[in-house]
Amino acid sequence: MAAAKISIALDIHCNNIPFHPLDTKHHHHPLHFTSLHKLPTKKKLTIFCNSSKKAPPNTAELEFQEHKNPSLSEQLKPLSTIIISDQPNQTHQLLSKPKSTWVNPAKPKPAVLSLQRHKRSSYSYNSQVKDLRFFAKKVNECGSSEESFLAVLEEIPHPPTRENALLVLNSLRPWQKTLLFFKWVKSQNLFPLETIFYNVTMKSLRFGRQFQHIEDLAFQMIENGVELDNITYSTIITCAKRCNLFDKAVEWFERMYKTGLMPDEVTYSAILDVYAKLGKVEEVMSLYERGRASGWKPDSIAFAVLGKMFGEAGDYDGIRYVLEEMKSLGVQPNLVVYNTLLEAMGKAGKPGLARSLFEEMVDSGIAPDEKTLTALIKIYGKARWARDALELWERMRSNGWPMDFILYNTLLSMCADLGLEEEAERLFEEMKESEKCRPDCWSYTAMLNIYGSGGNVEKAMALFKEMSKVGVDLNVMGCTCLIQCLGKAKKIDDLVRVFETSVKGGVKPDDRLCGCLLSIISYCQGEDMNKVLACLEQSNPKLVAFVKLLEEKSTNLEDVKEEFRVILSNTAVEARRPFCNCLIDICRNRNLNERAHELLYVGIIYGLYPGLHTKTAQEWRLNVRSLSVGAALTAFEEWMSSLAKIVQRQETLPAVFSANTGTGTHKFSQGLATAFASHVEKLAAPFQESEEKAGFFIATREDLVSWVQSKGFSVVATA
DNA sequence: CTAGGGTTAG
Repeated sequence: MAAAKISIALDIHCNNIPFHPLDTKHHHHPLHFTSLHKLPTKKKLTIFCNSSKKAPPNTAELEFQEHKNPSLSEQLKPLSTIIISDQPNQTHQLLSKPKSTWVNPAKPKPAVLSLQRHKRSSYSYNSQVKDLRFFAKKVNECGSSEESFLAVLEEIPHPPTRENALLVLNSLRPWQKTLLFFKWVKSQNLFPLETIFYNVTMKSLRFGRQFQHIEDLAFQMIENGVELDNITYSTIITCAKRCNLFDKAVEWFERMYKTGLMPDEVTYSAILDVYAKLGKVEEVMSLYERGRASGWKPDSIAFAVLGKMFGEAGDYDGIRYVLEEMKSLGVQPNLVVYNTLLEAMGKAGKPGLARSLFEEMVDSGIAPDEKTLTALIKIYGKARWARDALELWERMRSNGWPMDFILYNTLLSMCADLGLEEEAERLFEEMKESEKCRPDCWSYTAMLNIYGSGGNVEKAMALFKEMSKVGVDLNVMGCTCLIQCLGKAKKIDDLVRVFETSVKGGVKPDDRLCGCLLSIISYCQGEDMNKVLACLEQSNPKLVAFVKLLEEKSTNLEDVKEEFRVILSNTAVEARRPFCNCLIDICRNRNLNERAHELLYVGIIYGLYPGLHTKTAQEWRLNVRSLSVGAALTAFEEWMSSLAKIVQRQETLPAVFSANTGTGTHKFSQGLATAFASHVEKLAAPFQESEEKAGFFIATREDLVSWVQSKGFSVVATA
């Protein structure tokens, strides 16, 4: 009963104050499940079931939690179970259950946004427009001091009436000038400054990313009783967003509801984007659903926001959801939506679907622009789809599709990914001869990447010299490519010189560069090694200290575990496994085999090698594709010695054992398969390179068991 | 940019 009373009280309350769509305490209806069943399937788990680690509250608990804002996921939990089990009658039962006082299907869904878009006032420009524009231009170009501004103001060709002042305000470009002019008009006291004057000024301030000034103006409006409308709020929100002040954006959105103003679709998608950029998928979907429940028909911009969000999350189900929603609402994707979804497909790792989406786009009569092609070329390069990349490139030329600087550089990077040296060289020359797309540090980096991974030291060094001649600075990635190349060629003195020059030129060594130096250390000896260690010492002294620790006899497993933990927690995620791989290589090349095994063990514990070993009843598989040669061999030895123990204990074994080294899809990738083959040959292990499955080494149970028994338990020791 | 919302590079 008490719950019912609260509910009525809230209902009355809600007649006067618009609903905040994320404020669940106003929501007694279980949202909107007609479209819920189409939500991305993965997100059924992630969006709706993971926000709290507690068990889902039952209905009675929900009633008590009413003022404590039960989260959306908690409200949806009982529903999603029913939808999954596909029992509509039960859904109905749940809704009409007398105990569920918080559910009231008869009540209309509260609107969370206004379906009427704010109307712009149109006013006619008079014949003085030309003069005033010319005047505005002079203001734009005059000095930025207040004196020179006031001096130019003397020359205003027509009296600053409301319309004239607005026109000038609208034509001012630097925010400083806009603000000065706004203040000047205000000080003249010729007419009251309406909302539009603030809005126009804010817009200019937004170009200058002057959030503080915008907020100050908003407070002035409140103080002076000037109405803040949807245009004001959306300008404030998007400015906060561009300044990365997301909390401010949300704060102003909430303030808008509190004053009783309902967002229209523009403000609504602006805030949708704020939550999306914060990665708050759950909140975005909640807003989206509640908007839909209010009768909102999302447009292309809202779908672009959703598409971008799912792309950032690499969530393919989410992307499909966006496409299906558009289809069911009859919204035809425009160029921006296609571009966003293509990029999202790439991030979700779906090159084939990106390709068919692109064809669908072209078939529907939308011509791709630079961004479309950049996204697609990047996807094909990363996927190592050489044929598709080259075909698309050819199509770009024959159709005369637009190219810009970023697309040129993306093509170069794609060539680096695919090892297309000659194509890259041709393109690079074309860029040098062009007017607008002269090679920059990105272009040089791509070329250095090509020469570096191809082992072409001469050409790489020639580029390095050319860069200093034309005044293009080496960036950290270019530096890494070049150093990798010089390391492979054992040109250590050149390497040190490149490193020193780069650091002096402002390159800040990152974890990838450190990983590169570490890998060179793994295959260098003597004086060379010390020189590279000195470079690494400058960029990451802790890593060098760890390498020395590994070489100490007195170091034990616990030391390795703890010190490596400290190293890893200070290392970028993408560089952690490479670090571990290199450190294992270093140990193996220094005859510290036991230490190599310790490192592998610790690396596995820290989750650096997920999926290293997979088991089915028929087959056990060692997956070493992402391991360095030394790490792969260490893992293989580890595998064999644990197998020896299993054989001794006479436990059940599968019929087949396989090791997957991969084939190295990259033209230049080092030969893990070759190294593995020679290692198993040396050990006389019964692994045969598979003929039908490239990159796989297979052994049968019988062969392997007899080999293990013949070897005893000394696989590690004899290796 | 003629008062407000969405998309390009290791």
